[in-house]
Amino acid sequence: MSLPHALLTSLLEKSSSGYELARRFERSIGYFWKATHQQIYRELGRMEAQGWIAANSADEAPQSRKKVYRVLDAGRQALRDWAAEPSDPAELREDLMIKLRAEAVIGPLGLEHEVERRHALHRDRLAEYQAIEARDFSHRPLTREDTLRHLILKCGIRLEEAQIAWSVEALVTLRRLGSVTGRGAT
Amino acid sequence: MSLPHALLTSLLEKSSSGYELARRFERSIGYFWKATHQQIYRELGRMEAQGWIAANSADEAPQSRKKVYRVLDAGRQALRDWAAEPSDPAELREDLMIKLRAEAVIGPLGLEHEVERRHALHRDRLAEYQAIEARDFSHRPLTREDTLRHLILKCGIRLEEAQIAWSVEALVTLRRLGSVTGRGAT
DNA sequence: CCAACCATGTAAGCGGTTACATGATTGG
DNA sequence: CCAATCATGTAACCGCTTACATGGTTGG
Repeated sequence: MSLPHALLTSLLEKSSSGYELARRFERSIGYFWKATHQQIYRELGRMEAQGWIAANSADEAPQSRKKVYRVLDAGRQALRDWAAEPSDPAELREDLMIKLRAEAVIGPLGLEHEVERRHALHRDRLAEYQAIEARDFSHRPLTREDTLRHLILKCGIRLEEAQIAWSVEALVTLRRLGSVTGRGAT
Repeated sequence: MSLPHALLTSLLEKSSSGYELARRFERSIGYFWKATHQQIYRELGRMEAQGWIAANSADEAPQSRKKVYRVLDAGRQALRDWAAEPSDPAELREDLMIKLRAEAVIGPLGLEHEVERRHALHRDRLAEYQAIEARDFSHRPLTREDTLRHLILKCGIRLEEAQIAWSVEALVTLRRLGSVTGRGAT
């Protein structure tokens, strides 16, 4: 579980309210880590209780309920400690792989449409990533920070490319099998 | 949630006890869907209550507690229905991406070792997949079933290859940044 | 003034993880 | 006989998802 550390990182980039974090987790960070506002508020509460972050509610802007959190030294250190311990790669749980396996046992199930959908989806996502790349990382020289952020994006790009290539192959295979089953040795 | 459907598929391939399913989910199916024996037993209980599967405990082999489940027509149909509805690709939640982002903000964190670890891990996994490929899918012609199973494996292979290529790139980048930070303009 | 958005929260339920517990079977 | 493995379960906890609820702020 590393949502708190994702939040710490995001807060270090910019002190924010829970609401702002929630919106940011639908965009940039959300590309590789999703979180709803409920998760975020709860986690912010815990982190505040733990002394990792602090809010400036009545402090400097008492006119609204908005609570802007900032990272304390303890939070900074917690993030450092967490980064130092090894973590395993994310496990994939792909529904589609189960469906393909089911197709092998009780097919045909008409999975072509599903694979087409995913092909389009990954193609769109790749285009989105490439647009970000052109917009944010095409100038030289890149700062240290931008180089690292670019690295993250490139991981996403490589994975989308792999998914697209596989989708194409899967589609060809499914169509070949489908046409064989459809007519065949009657 | 598709654990029940993964179990249905596995049971269609071969009627089994919960224990046998648990072991299979550590191997072949486990490559893209993990499940512990507790999850499996609970889910089997629910599916039996729902009339998707049935056990032959006192039926033909009353000598042991072993319950071998088989899929009923209702279960077969439930699997078919589930396969027909669209499902989104798995969301990735990569700790390492957060760590890289943290590295950008409060680095250096010494992530080289972490990336090296993952490089080795993905390389090993790829080798494992390729061994399976050579053992099970190198003969021609492949049956319809084997063609589909091969397709699943090839998805895993492509993703591992992408991860390996990215790891190499990330390692080069991190070392370059590290050496610059280490000496630099002192 | 009203709609849209900002902003924060509670509550219920489910899936997944870990720990604990029990007993039967099998092979050395 | 004893250890390893087979085989099935209960219990507690935690994170995530969804639904519901509340009230402030801002702009047309």
